[in-house]
Amino acid sequence: MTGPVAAPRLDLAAYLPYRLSILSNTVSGAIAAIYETRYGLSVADWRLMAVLSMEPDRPLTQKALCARTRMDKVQVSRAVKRLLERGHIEREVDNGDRRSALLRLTGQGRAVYDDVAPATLEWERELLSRLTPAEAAILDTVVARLQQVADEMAAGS
Amino acid sequence: MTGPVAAPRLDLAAYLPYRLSILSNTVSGAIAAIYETRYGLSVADWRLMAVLSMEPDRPLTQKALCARTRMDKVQVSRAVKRLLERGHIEREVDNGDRRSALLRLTGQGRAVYDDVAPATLEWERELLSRLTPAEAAILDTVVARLQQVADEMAAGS
DNA sequence: TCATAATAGTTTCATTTGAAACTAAATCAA
DNA sequence: TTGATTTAGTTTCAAATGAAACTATTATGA
Repeated sequence: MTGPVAAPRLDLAAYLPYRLSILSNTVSGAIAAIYETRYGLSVADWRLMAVLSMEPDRPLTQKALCARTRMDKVQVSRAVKRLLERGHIEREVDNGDRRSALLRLTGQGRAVYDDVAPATLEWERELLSRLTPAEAAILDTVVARLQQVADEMAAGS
Repeated sequence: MTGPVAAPRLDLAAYLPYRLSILSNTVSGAIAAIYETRYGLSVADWRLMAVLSMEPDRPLTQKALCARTRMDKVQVSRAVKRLLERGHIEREVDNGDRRSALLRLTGQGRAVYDDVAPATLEWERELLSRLTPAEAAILDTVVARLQQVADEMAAGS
């Protein structure tokens, strides 16, 4: 006779989803501290600025920012509002589609970005430099593969 | 003459902290969907239950739960309250230190855990099964090393 | 021993967040 | 056309969160 079966032990410290969450929070937190303390920017704010910095000559709509950052439109709307208030970005109605506006960094926003970005990139560089080159290379591959697989599984395949 | 220097480009899609964040959210979200839809449990709730399930004979204080889950005491206090209300855990004052109480899963909580845990573990197993064994092994090592390094750097070394 | 400090956990209050409803402009279909 | 639908972005409102203040108990030290 077989009764209900106890679930196998879930050892949180060995459980990948949990480990990824802790790791991501540790890393993001350390980096966020840089731009939060210097300029009072949130993670959302910073991500928009980073994306807008990439191609200064191609201003983006909020929709494009959603796609590039994987943030939802409410988060983006709020971050845009904050960045406009602080003069870090500027907006110009898109005459092709008057529901949208094209957003770009202002000179001031660019200056803030140029002040903060090196420290954040340096943090990443330092982190990776403490892995062996082989480890770093595989990390890159595996994170990409995991993301792909997780996306597939989340979509249900 | 040298003016201010533009920061190097930060390509968000290639930036490790950002990639880890997206990956962690994708994975956690997919798994959280399992216990959220079945039992209305939050991530915090689930983590406490998972830890309490590990050593059923050794009930834990909230402080111990904080340490094991890396959650802060307010999060833990609130999750404990919800789990008590729903009858998933029970509490008994610790006579060694009457500020604390010892917490354990109830039979009902154990049943919920046993119902949900296999699906979450299966999700992880399936995810890892889509990596090569070599990739999976290195992932394990590298996540551990990155966490260690990130902790060191966050502490400032 | 008695006052002070430290610890476990809770509550309060202001802020943040998310979902859903909403506005305005663009697209589609008859 | 013009009425219905979709899309871009905003606002609202309730729930979640975090920091700081608070309660109760234990530990410390003069």
